[in-house]
Amino acid sequence: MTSSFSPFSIKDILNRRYARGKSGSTDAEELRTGDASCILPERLTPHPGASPGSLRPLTCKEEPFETEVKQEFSEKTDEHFQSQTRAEEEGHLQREEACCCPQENRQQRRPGTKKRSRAAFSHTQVHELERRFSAQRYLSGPERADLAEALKLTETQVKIWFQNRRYKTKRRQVAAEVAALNPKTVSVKVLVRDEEKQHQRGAAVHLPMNAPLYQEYQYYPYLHYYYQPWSMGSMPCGVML
DNA sequence: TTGGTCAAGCTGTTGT
DNA sequence: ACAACAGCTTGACCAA
Repeated sequence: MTSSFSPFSIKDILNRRYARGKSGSTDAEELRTGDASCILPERLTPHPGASPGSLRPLTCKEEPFETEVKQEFSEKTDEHFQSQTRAEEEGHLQREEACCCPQENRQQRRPGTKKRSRAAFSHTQVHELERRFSAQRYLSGPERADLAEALKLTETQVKIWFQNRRYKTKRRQVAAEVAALNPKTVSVKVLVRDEEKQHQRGAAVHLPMNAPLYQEYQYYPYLHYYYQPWSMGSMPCGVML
């Protein structure tokens, strides 16, 4: 059967993934076996000298999707890495508890206010998550379990990370498109002044928000359905008037 | 102090 | 009923 793989279909993405997983090893397996040279295997080894000070990983630079991982990790130094890998050394276990307890020692919490935990994933964990995300934006259950085990995270953490990552990608893409579409000046005067002609020359009517933002947003194929009445023919804004 | 980032929480929707 | 999702918010943390 000829494969009609579509990046728009979650099912296709997962099927494609599984097809590969059956014939070869999964990323998680590669991680465990150390067979994945492409994922910086040297960094999978816990660093004995890692400082227990900071749990927070390096901030991910929010680059366009295709390049961000490469750029981020090619620019990081071993020095950075050493200070960021404590979680690996400690197996990144009990994240929920561990991530907040050290802070409790530094900061007194108001009685009655429950401190919310916020795990900070290690450099390697984020790297592998990003790498996996670049390959596939949705994980199946087994894939998620595999990845979680390999990264010493919970499945929930992996699931939430992918959710947040998809949403972050979407936000940035939408923002970028809005920025590209949004004119510097917005003319609305002609819409409210009856005594003037509605279509004066030079009185441009901009409707930036009904622009087909979904167009290049490959993760939400159903947006086409929702936006259909306004998006026929991928019209630029204003054309519908 | 403030604003950005991010993991996690919350709510509603969808599919099985 | 349950799980996974999107969308959005919250709270912790950090840097400027």
